[in-house]
Amino acid sequence: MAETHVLVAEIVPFLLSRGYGPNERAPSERELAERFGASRTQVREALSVLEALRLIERRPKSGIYMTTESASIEALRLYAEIGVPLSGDIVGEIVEVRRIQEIEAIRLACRRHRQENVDALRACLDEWTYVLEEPGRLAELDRRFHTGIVRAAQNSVLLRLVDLFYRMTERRRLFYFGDPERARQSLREHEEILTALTERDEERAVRLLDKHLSSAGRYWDYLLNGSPPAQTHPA
Amino acid sequence: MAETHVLVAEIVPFLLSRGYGPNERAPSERELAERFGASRTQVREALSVLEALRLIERRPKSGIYMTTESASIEALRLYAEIGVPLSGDIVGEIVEVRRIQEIEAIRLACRRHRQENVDALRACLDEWTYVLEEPGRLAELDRRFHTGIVRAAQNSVLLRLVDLFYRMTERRRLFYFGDPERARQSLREHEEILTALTERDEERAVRLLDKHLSSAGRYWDYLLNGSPPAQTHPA
DNA sequence: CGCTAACATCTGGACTGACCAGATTGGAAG
DNA sequence: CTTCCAATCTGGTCAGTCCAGATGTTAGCG
Repeated sequence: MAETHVLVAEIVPFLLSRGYGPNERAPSERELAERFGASRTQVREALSVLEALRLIERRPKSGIYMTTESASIEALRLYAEIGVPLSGDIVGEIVEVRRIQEIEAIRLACRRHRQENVDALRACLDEWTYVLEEPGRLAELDRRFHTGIVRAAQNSVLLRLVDLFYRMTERRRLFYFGDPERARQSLREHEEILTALTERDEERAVRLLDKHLSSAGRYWDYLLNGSPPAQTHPA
Repeated sequence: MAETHVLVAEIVPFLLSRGYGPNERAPSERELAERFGASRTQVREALSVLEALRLIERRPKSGIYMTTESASIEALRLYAEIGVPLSGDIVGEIVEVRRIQEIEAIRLACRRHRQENVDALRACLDEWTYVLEEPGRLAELDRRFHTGIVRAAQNSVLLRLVDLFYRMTERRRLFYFGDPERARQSLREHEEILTALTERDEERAVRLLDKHLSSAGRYWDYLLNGSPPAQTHPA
């Protein structure tokens, strides 16, 4: 009945909502199993995932303890995926880090990009105009464009990081592209960025990308202030 | 007999060494269980961890498939933890990303740091001289110093990232601090960096940190070239 | 009353065997 | 050679059991 993935999505909010503080002992495996109507086997699989993400610590023969503040970045992706609301502070920090990563990535990309990278980015933008009414496709293309820049930076580790951040913010981008006008504006800015990148004009590319990211970032703030802040959890 | 953690450490190298390519089907749970002398329960727990790290994909009723290139950054930490050799390319990329993160972090730290942050860093360096002969303690203090800078940047997301990179390179730092002379040199550089940070002299702090990281980075290359390259896996 | 030692209970770790239903595959029928 | 169907394989899930160390409670002693 309860796929492991689903169980994780139920247990995490439960642990967060109960306000189990750092180093506090959570309910036992057996109790969690009963509470969520799953077998202990399933609970243990779910917990092993949470442990891998450093959200909990399992002490043999003792219990399950909430982790102080050593949770992995992947935990934030999990939160986003299962819909745990993030505090405005965290969202702001995510935007800031994302900006740092992408700015440095485009710097490297200007120096290292190859023809194939430019071609891939070009293909993204060519397809763009045909899917202006499809938020899902747009979010996908946007991800491909931005990660395409990072790919051009020829650093797979940086690519993984940026990719992770896009996974984190997938839902928000889906909202963002709900408005075709915003999609058109994004396309214009992407075109400018691609031109600068192709010409290896580092400073201009950085300036354009920075502006592009700032506008998107502002929109996120708006989303957060516009909708009820909801119950947020410190991450 | 087979702790889950240990099982993971056995299964990962196995899957990598067998050269199971992307989208290729790995041995079944039952076969893995037999091969490693563990129960299917344990194998499933281990696999759920690998799935959370996007190293594999489990398709119900079908099989276990190797992931193309979407593995999480946490996977790299896992590799480092269980001793999977990383290619020189990957190590270089890690060093590059780490540099980007820490440089930007110290910029932010110069603008945002509070007295408590400086105090914490001061405490690190004060303790340093007393443990010059203890590589373990030095590696720990080094981590505390560098993450302390990021903490001063007041961005918990960036902190998690840098922390992750330090987890990745723990072994290397242990080697590095095997030589007390290198420890002393590190201390001198840390002192200079802390001074610049305290005076909020952003450009000087960046310059000093950059130099500091470069010297360490060079040493990593040396380590890699000095010791047999071993069998490396593309990550 | 306070402290300690012994005991009953709880907890995570691990294993076994079984059942389910969809995916896969190999062989029989056309 | 193609089509189709049944045996087999695979991951998903569950119930029950055993183990040994951690925990907490209680009884006894000073």
